[in-house]
Amino acid sequence: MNIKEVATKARVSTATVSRTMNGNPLVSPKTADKVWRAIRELGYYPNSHARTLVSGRSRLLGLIISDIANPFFPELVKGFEDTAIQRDYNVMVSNTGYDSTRMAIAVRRMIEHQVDGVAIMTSEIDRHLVDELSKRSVPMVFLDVGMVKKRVSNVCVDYAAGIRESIDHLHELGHRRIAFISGPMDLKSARVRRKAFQKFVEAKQLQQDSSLIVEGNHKIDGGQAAMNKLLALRRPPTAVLTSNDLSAIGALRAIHAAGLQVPGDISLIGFDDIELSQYTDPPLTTVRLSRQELGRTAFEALMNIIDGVSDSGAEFAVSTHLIVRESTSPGR
Amino acid sequence: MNIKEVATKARVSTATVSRTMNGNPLVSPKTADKVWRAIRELGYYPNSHARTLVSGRSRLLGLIISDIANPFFPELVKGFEDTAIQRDYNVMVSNTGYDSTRMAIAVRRMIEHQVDGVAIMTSEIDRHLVDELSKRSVPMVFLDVGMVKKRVSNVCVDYAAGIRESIDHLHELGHRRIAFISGPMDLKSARVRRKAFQKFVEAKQLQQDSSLIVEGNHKIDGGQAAMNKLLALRRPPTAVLTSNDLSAIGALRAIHAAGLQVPGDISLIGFDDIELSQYTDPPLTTVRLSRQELGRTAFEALMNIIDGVSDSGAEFAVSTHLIVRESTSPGR
DNA sequence: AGGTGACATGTAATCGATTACATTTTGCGA
DNA sequence: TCGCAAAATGTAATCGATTACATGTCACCT
Repeated sequence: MNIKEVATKARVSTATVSRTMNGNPLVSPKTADKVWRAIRELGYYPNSHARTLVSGRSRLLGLIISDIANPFFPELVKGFEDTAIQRDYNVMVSNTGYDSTRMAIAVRRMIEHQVDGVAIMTSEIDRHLVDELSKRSVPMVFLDVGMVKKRVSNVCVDYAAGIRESIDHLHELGHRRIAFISGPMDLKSARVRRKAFQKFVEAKQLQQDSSLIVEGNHKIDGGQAAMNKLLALRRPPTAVLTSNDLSAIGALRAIHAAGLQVPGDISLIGFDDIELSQYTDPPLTTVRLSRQELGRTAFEALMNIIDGVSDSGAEFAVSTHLIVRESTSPGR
Repeated sequence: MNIKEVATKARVSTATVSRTMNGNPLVSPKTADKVWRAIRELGYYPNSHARTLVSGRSRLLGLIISDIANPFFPELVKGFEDTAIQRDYNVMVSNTGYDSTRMAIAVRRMIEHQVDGVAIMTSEIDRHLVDELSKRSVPMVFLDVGMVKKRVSNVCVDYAAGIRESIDHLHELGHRRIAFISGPMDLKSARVRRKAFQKFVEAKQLQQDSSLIVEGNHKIDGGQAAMNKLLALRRPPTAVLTSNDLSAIGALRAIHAAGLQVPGDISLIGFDDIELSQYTDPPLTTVRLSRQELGRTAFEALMNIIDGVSDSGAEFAVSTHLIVRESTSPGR
């Protein structure tokens, strides 16, 4: 079943069939009708590989993420994919599993499939692999790596906005001794969040104390360990901000394990607003980062390069804001 | 950058390059060496579309799911994809968003991309679309739809195993009046679960009462509404089984809202073991259904057809078992 | 030395679309 | 009615690999 059969059945040439399918206005309505009828009657679907081969455009985008089972990503994928489908693009998703070998495989596959662009939404990025894509001038978009150049854009999350809101919120509630459980320091976005925390704590003239900033790992166990350190302090904080929700959930466990209450004894604010955070006990006050919007924005960023709107690459921002639930209350 | 350039650089023909890349043993080691060197030096990656076009095999599998943001799916996708990558296959994931138009689009894209097989893991399936795939003899695998025929396999979850365990568990704890919050009755898997519940309740000679079976919708609100109905009964149950975890979480809310305790007043068992269920308050006793295994099995099922191991299609089972956490305890 | 078979390599057709260019048809004005 | 531009359609080259078939090379045996 190929274009030739359709052409034969419609009594036209393959060129006309192709033109009809692609909405070329040169085809007369009468002919177009014949062609569509033939297509329908034969149940013909064009072969995308043949199409790509000759046209050089695959209408396929790569989306590289760390781990689809990490609750951060599914929504991002959804935002990206939904938008892509609407614009008649396909998406090839690849998990790296935080493993650079898999990352290399993913990039190789993207190139082999002639993707029209790649969104690399992992935190770790491999300079070498990026070069491989650059060499072929594949449009790219990154998440939070401040590298904008020819055909490379960047979506960056305005972490600071949400963190400022959080601190304002806690400040209003009367908290003055606020701790921060950070993410792993080799992660740029984690560094940005910590820096924002420091900046606003300073701005509000709250108590600054280096022991109030503890490093976690953006996972539950790390949050738990970090919180235990904070609880062991001579003067523990009355409120804790965390670098992501998973850390906050770990902290929550540590607090409960210590026989204390949230928010009664300690107020707690997460970051990301993963689905889970509305079901914790108590429901977590957290900073929402719309992953769907992130996905959508990444897609648009790619499209801007692909459609030649801006060949130079640009910076896109996605904002964050505080969602107040029940893990915060006035301090004692 | 194509095979011809490599051939020129290595001073061999394109056929030899192709043979080398595909590990054809006819190529002498010396020549192979030259070719690999040229490939490396040029940074050559083969064009998968050209490859697919001539060979007819795309090494691409379709995976159609309802909604990647539904916590049931990410792990399934992961299991499927990880296995696929290992076997050098690519995966094209499509969300239908429970919408038949999107489902049609997904199928169309799969066909246009000449996928070597499709795993359709949605609950709703469209007879017509399946025919479209059948017509092209694309291998398929479904989830829980008992349809096995030529080139169509089926992965089915042994829901009954976990439900039997649940009822045994509750029975041992002394519960005799056990309710069931079902899923929507137009969903086959939901019907299967309910039927299993009825069967084992009967087997254990527990109290049977049609008002103890309430229909939910596999979402939180439905579970909540259903639980409220149960609480309004003259004699409410002492334990409740639910058709999925989301329903259980809804039920949990309803119980708390009524000022009752879990498991003190009512024991509760979920189904699926989504990540969330270990973080509820109390952590949910639930039936684990390994989504990763489901994904892996779906992949293997497809491979069996593709590799011609069994052209006729087969039935694959994935089992379930009870995970006891803290939402169950002896009845009063 | 010549013949034979095994091994190695090359030539060119092929997959199914798109599209530049060529050709035919149509409509309209003179 | 004829001429000519515009519109419609057709012909064939092309994309980049695979692979059937053709050809070439070499070692070894008689």
